[in-house]
Amino acid sequence: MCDSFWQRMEADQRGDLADIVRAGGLTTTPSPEFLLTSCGPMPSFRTSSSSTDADRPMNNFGDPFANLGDPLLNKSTGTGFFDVQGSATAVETVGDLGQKFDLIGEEIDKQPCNIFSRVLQISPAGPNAWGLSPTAIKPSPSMPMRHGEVGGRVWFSSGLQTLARRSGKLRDSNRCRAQQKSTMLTFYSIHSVYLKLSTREFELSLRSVSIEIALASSSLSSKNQAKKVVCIPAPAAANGRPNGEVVPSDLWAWRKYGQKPIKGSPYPRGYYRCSSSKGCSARKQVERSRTDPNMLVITYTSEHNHPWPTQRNALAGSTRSQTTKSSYSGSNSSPRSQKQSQALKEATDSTSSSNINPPAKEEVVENEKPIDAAEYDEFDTISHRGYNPMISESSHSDDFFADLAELEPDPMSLIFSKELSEAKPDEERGDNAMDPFDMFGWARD
DNA sequence: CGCATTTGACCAGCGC
DNA sequence: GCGCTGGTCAAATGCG
Ligand SMILES: [Zn+2]
Repeated sequence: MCDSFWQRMEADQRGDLADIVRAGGLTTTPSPEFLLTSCGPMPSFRTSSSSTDADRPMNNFGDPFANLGDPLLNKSTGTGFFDVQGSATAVETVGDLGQKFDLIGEEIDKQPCNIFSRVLQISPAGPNAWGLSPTAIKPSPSMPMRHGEVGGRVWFSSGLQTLARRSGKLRDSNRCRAQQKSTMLTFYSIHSVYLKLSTREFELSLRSVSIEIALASSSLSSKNQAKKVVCIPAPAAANGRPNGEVVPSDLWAWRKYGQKPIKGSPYPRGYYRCSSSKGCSARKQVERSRTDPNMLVITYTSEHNHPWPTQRNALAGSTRSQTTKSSYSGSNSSPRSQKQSQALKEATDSTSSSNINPPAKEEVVENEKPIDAAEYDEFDTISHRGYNPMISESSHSDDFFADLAELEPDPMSLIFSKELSEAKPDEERGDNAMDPFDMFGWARD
């Protein structure tokens, strides 16, 4: 049952880490490994890919998970299939630092479409234009996690994964006070790589592929608790579908008990607890991906101590669309401006905005350079183009779930998948959308 | 009227 | 010890 799919976080000295499961997302995505090396404070940058041939079909190189092995075992092999046809056109530093940030990608299988190859192909508009020079991104034959490096192994298309290795601190520790315990989280989202280190974060978005990696400070999750992070496309988010549903249902009944703005993110985080059973300590946190507002990052904590509710009251956290009230409870922290509040609000409440684009205008991100609107627009455009709900990954889903099963059965994933299909009934949905329930011969209700 | 959401207040852990 | 931040509480509010 429930406890079966909880990943135990081990609180090693590195910190705690939740494993990640990508529940939504990519179609056939590549799964190269790459290493992120930080040479300084966390910059925020992203690579955008031009999407000229954007909507091109994914390659059907094989199953992305096929050779992945168990990510939890730090297996170093993985297939790296990138269907990315569009070439990256920009790598920008949106962070507040001009520090160098090396991204070393490794193309395991030497696939022609390796994302990094592509990145390398692109010619920068100018070193200045990009905080990251093309050379900063280079393929790496091996994937050494050297001292001072921050990063880990990532399987782009893997359904779930944890980071292989982590170093204890950043290379440039003097400037980078973020020598957190290297807690690292990785998420899979559609179009971005999102790195969060301590209080700083940076992101890298790739067309058609996205990952979120979060390096969290040890304080981020200091409990030796079971946690599971799921990244799913936010229903209706950028779709312009005002269905008011932001948090997809997952069969469990949740009751929202709090919401807080998250430092470093323009989007607030909603806190939910299981409402179907009094003694149940299951909880979940829902927040929008900063890089891709279309993605929701859901973190589950604790397990249910009861069977699934016969009828789901689902729609937790989304049944109601608020009218404007404003003013976030920033706790002791500085109160937010009305504007920000609104922005934040919209972040989670897709109801209030069909287009969440220029989100929050980053005023929220202290210490970080705001991302200009244009950038965001571009990003969004790209995102949408490359958007491909994982649901369409039917041919791979088997493996995907198989992988999940390897770790532990994870009904949640299925659920999300299902939601996905429900959430995007039309256009976005892949032709071969799969129904996890049917797939497993489960009854839908 | 019951229940879910909202939201400011609280609280705890951590870094400085 | 203070301030920041994440997480939770609970009174108020609103919806069905
Ligand atoms: Zn429960």
